Amino acid sequence: MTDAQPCIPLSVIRRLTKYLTHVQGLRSRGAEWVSSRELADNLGLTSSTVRQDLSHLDFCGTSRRGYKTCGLYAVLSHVFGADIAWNMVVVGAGNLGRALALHEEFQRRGFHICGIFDSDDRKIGRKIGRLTIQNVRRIPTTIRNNRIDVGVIAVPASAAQRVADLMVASGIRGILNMAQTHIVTPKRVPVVDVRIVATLQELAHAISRIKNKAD
Amino acid sequence: MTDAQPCIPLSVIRRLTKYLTHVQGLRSRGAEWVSSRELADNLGLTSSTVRQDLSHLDFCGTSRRGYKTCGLYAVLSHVFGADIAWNMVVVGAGNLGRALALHEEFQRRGFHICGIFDSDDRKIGRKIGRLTIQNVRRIPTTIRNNRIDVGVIAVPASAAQRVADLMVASGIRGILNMAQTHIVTPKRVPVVDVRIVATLQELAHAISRIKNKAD
DNA sequence: TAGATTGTTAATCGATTAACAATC
DNA sequence: TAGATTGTTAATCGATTAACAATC
Repeated sequence: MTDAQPCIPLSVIRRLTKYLTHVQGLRSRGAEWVSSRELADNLGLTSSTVRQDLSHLDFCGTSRRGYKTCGLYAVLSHVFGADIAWNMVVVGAGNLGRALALHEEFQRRGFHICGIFDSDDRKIGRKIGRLTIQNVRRIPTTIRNNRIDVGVIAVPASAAQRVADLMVASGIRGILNMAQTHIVTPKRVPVVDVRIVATLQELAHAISRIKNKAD
Repeated sequence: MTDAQPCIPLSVIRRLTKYLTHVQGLRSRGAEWVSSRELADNLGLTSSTVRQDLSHLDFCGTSRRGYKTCGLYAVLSHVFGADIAWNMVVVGAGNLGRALALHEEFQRRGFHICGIFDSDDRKIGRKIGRLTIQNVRRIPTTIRNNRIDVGVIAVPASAAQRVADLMVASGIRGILNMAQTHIVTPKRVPVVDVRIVATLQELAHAISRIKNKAD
């Protein structure tokens, strides 16, 4: 089986995740059809953008009706591997690492956390939900033996690159970086960043601009 | 005092947060100067982009030397209100809400969490760090009396819009949305999203594409 | 001085929007 | 049928990159 769409632009991919979430909700509420206009209105986009985006998929809408929610859901799920089980490890058992390990949303979406690690001896051995915090030295064997796909970096910025290097050397396939720093990997290992503080700063900037207008 | 730069594009703003973090690190390591090339190499950009971005700031570099780290840090801090204290409340005392309330990085960057709320009676009254979980009914008075700037939404998607409406009605200035859904607000109240699951899905897609190449 | 790096202009590239024929 | 909505093309818009004169 080959994918009909060899390369979907990243800007489109990011919106496709929104469609996936929204269509999942529509389906659970029993909606059979959805139009590009409805999707656009609910997600703050234009209907033109939605149609343009969906045209990248191996899936067609119907004139005068829109898109079948079940078909759209299926094809979007496939694009994002939501029909696959992904194995993850979390490195860093601080507040963020703990929250991720306990967050049920991940399990529900097919992302399974198989291990959590820390370098602090006082934390090693403690339990977080059903998981036991392990020594970071055990990362390589865990990644290799359990066919781990994704490594989550939830350590301070100063340790992030070292952890990434270790993950890469151990055969990780992709990295989710929650540390406030840029990480370098070989091209074969994609990295995505979740930058919470940066997002807050972006918000602070936006708020300041509003204020300035009012002055 | 007026800002010389009336409007910096969002794409630039997002990179400016990266420069801010990196320059902060450089300064703490005692570096006095940084060039556009050095910034670019460390953050995965081109030097052209860096110079273009920094030209939006009320700050000039020096030929043959680059940019003074202390000046660059000062002007970037100002753009993102890092020199201001921001007051926040967190709504939702689940794993994510707890993690945010305990995360020290926020305090350090000037984002102070002044309250945490939940609608679950069993959680109300419990402590998270120095904060006590309060009933969501107390959100409006808290926002008003404590001059809260930012509301963090850490509730399930189904409750997110309702919480946002309440925050807006109570005079919040901006919203950080951690829920997996699109939120609508009046234009005067900016919203930024932290979409962790969507980011993971983006990563899953990227990994799948690599795999396909190898096949 | 010679040479490295900025700031800026112009060129390229990509993303979004508008428009409309095709269609059910 | 009439009319709503898709899929797609072309136009617009914005972002990135290349190039280079100015400069210290």
